[in-house]
Amino acid sequence: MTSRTPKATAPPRTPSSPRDRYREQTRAEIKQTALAQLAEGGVEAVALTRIAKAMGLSGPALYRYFAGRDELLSALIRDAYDDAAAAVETARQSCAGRPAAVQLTALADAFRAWALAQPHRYLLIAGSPVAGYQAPPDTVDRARGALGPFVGVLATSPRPAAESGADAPLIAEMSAWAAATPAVREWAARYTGAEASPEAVATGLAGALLAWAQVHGTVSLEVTGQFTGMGHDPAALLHAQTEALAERFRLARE
Amino acid sequence: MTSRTPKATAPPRTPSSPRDRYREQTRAEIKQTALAQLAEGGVEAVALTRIAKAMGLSGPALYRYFAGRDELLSALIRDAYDDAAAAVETARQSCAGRPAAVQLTALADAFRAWALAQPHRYLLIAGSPVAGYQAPPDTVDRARGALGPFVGVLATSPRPAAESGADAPLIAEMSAWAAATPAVREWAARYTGAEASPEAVATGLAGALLAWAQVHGTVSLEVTGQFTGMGHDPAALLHAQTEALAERFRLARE
DNA sequence: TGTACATCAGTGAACGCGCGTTCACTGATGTAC
DNA sequence: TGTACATCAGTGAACGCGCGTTCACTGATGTAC
Repeated sequence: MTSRTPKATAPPRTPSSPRDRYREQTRAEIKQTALAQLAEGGVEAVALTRIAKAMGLSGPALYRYFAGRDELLSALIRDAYDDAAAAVETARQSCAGRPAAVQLTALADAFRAWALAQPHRYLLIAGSPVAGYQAPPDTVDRARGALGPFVGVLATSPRPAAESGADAPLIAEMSAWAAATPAVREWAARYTGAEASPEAVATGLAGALLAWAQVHGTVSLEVTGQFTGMGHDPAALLHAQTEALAERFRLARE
Repeated sequence: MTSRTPKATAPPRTPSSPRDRYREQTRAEIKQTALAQLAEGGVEAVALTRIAKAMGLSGPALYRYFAGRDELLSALIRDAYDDAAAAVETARQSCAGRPAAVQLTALADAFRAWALAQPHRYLLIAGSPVAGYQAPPDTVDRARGALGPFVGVLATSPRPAAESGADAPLIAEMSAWAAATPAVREWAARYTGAEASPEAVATGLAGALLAWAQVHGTVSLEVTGQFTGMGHDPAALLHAQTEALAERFRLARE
């Protein structure tokens, strides 16, 4: 590493300096152009050379802003995770105080709406892993971003849902996981409230996992077009899932 | 199109002729080599030039067997759909006569096992659509292949599950779809039996759709590694889904 | 059984393409004294 | 306020690479009479 190496990875020291502001602006424009290519032709269509051309720059100029193609993809993936999580979080705040069953449907609908509005970004984080791309460690945590609000909603179950039997093993696993991992307890507490009992938290985690799998499954089939030729409204399918889950976890309806 | 054009798309007229048998064998070897590359580096790693090299052939030789890269991909996708459907169908036959709830879990487990055994093939049909690739019309029907056995199992619900309310809209949609589309009725009848009532068929279709979304969601999250760092057994999550669905559709347990 | 012909598998050279990335550089912008 | 220097954005040429696909061809295998 000589001193000529561009400091693509180094964070700006003074974020408000005019040069750094310009820098951030260009970075954003690069990502935006990349997203346009992603929308058109998928991940493989995201090419530094073409991004540069679209922006009226020469190819090597982009190396001032990203160390390479992988770092650009990492940024896009990070953004997508955060954006999806923000969409769900916004929905949670808009329906705070309403019955839990209503909140569950609202969260699921918010996630679906986000995915349908930008299928390419959804597929970037939920579809096939990008070939030859190694996810940085911090994206592992980020992937759980959209899950938090679901934990909060499903932890409100008045009685432990475990008594039905089917969910007991899963709840037990979540209970052990939360007990063993302080970071998970903290994270869950942000959504359940600090006063929630360990049982409620474990129930919330298990329910969120079930909800996540159901919502992701439904939305993913819809986004990838696998419902083509089938006579149903995808929204009705999603609602059947959330309704049943609400019933199963005895979420408040009124 | 001159007469020199290779008849890559034309089916062999006499499948038992020695030349045609050799031809089929080479076609199979090409696909097998392509699958190895798919497993290593994803769809983008499937390249005619490299397949040829791996087989000890020159690149253009492959054009005797496939009209181009897209046709090869189509063949791989078709095979994957058929193979997945066969895995589920085999499971159905092995557990015929057992309680419906048991069958549902067996089908789900079979699908999961198939996907885990060959994640790349699963992602080929269930992950992000291949960029720039246009699916031939016949794959749309093939995509429903693994769904049939689920229809059969879930149509055995003794009472219409619609009474719970949550599933009523979906069942109504399936009912209308089956009523309007003879091909769907025929297809469903292969699994429900011809004597099944329209209500049972509609219930089976709705249940199968729910099961499909749940299984796909769970398996897809597992295959793409999104459960990394979470303290649960993916199989337990899948079983919680099928158990609850069996309860909801009142499937026989004994 | 032999001969003439048609079919087919496979080759090697060549096409144009776009890609990620490195390198040495120019000129503009900011900073320290 | 002016001057000397450091930092940074961006350029143009070049690298090697692998890709899909076309083309005119050679030689082996099958087929009709």
